[in-house]
Amino acid sequence: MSVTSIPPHKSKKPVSDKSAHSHPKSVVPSSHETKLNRLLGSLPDEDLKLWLPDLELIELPLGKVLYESGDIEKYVYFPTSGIVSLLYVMKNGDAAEIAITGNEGMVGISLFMGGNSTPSRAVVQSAGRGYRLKAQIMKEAFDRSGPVTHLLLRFTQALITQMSQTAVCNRHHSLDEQLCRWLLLSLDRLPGSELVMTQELIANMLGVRRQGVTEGALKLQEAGLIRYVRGRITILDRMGLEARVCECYAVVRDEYDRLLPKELAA
Amino acid sequence: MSVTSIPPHKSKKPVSDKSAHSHPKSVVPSSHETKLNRLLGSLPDEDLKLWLPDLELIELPLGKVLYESGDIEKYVYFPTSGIVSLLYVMKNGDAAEIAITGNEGMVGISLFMGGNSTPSRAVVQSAGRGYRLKAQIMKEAFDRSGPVTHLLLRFTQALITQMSQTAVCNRHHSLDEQLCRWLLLSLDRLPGSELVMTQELIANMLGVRRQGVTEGALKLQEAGLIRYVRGRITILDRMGLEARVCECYAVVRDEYDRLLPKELAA
DNA sequence: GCATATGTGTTCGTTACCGAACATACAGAT
DNA sequence: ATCTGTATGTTCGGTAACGAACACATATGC
Repeated sequence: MSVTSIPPHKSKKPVSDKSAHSHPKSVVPSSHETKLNRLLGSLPDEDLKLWLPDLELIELPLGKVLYESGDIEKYVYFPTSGIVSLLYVMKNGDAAEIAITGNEGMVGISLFMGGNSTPSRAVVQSAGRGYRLKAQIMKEAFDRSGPVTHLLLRFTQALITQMSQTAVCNRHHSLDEQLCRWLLLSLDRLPGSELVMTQELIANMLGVRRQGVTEGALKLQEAGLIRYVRGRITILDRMGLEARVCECYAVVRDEYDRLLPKELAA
Repeated sequence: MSVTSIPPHKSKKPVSDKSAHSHPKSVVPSSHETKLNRLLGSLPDEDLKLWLPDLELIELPLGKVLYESGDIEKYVYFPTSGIVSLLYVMKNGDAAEIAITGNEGMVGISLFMGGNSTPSRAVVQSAGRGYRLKAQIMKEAFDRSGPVTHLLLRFTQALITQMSQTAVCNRHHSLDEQLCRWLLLSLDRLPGSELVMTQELIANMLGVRRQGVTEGALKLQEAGLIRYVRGRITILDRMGLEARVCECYAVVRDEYDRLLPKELAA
C-alpha cells in the first residue's frame, strides 16, 4: 500500500483502502499482546477475559480509513503500535487534524458516548497494528462494568483536552510551533525516534501548505534538531524541540499523564 | 456587576467574581422550572426527584467564573437561560473560546468524565440563571442511573463536536465567517434576537483583535443583517447570517439536534 | 540506464490579520 | 451641562501564511 492512498491536501475525493478494510489480517490475541495497548492493559482481568475471544489483532496500514465522517461505527480500535489521526475534512477538501491516538488509547469513542458516529474521519497516520472489537461487545462492557466505564471516560476526557488545545493552538500559534507540537505528540506515540511521514502529509494533518512545513522543517534541520530524507524524519534533539514548542504540547501531555494509567515498563 | 469583570483580551490576571461565587442567590426549585434546562427536563422523573432537594437555582451574572483552569469542580451547572463559555486562557493572556453551553446542556462534564477538572475556564458570557448541583450527588446519579449516564454522555459528544469544529474553523475560516458562526451559535441559546455583548468581549471569545470584530460587525450592519449600539446587538436577518456563515455552524447545530432530546415546546 | 513518479527547495506577489495609535460617539454621574 | 469612562470607528505599517509556479533531487520500475 502506498502513501498515495491518503488524500492529499485539497483533494476532492477521499480514498479508502477497501481491500484492507474488508479483510484485515486477524490472529488470536494472547493476553500478553493486549498489554501493548495501555487501555487494554489496564482493564481488570475479568473484563479483559470476556473480550479476549472477540479481540482481533489487525494491521493498520498507512492511510487506512477506520471511519469516514458520519459512518456508523461497527468496531472500536485499540492500537498497539502506529498512530491514528482524527481528521475533519471540509466540503472543499481542506482538512484539519483534531486529535491523534496511539497505543495509549482507542478509536471510536462515539460508540459508548451514544452517537455511534462523528462528523470526522479516522485515518492511520503511521502504520502499525491494533485490536479491534465489535461495537456491541464494547457497548455491553461499557454499560456493565464500572472500571471499564471509568477507564474509557478518563481517556475521553484526555482526548477532549487534546481537541481543545488544538483549537487554541490553531488560533494563536505559529506554524513552526505547531509543527513542533505535532512532531512531539507523534513521537510520544511511537517507539523510536523516527517518523515515516512526508511533509505533504504533515501539511494535510495540520491543515497548512506543504511549503510551510518544508520551511519549518528546514529551520529545525538547520538547528540540528531533526534530520529528514524523503519521508523519514529522525528526531536528533528532543529537548531542543521541546524548547521551541508552544505550551500546548505540555498541557496535553500532562493531562494524559494525569488522566490515564501509567505507561507500562518497556 | 459590570462588564469589566471579564478579563479583556491580553489581560494578565483573570478576575473572578468572588462575592457572587461564594453566596449565590438560591431558591427552592419547582419541578416546572427545571424543565427550562433541556437536560434536566429530559431526565426520568425518578432521577429528577432525587435531585430536586439539592438543585439550587442561582444567578449567572455576566462575567461570573464558574471554574478556573485546573479547579476541582465542586458543582455542576445547568443553565436555564444565558450562556456559559468554555475558554482557554494562555500564559500570555491570549484566550480562545472552545465551546459554549446554554440551556441545552450543562457545565462541568469533567466531574463524570473522571478528571474532576479541566485546563479551561468556564465563564458566563451572557447573563442568566441556572441550577447548580453538588458534585457528589451528580456523580452518584451518573454511576447509578443508566438514563442519566446516557443523556449526559450524548451531551458530551455534542460538546466534543463543537470543540472539534472550533478547531477546524480556527484553522481555515475567515474572521467574518467565524463571527457569523459565533453570533448564530449564541443566538440559538438565547430567547430573543438580541445579544448583550460588546465587540471587545466577542473579540476575546474568538481570540482575535477588537478591531477585527468591529470591521466584521460593520459589514454585517451595512448588509442589513444586524444592528448594534454599545453592547447590544440585534439580529435583523437570521437567514442572511446563515448565508454568510461557514459550514461549521450547520455541522454543530445538526449534531446537537441529532444527539440531544428535542427542544420543548416554547 | 532511462523514464517517471514522488519528495523537497525556492521564489513571488497577494491577503488576512496583527499591534499600535488615535478619533469619535454615546451613557451615566455629578 | 459637563465630565469621564466605555464602546466603536479608522488608519497605518508589519508579518505570517497563502496560492501558484517551477527547479531539483532521489527513489522505483522498465
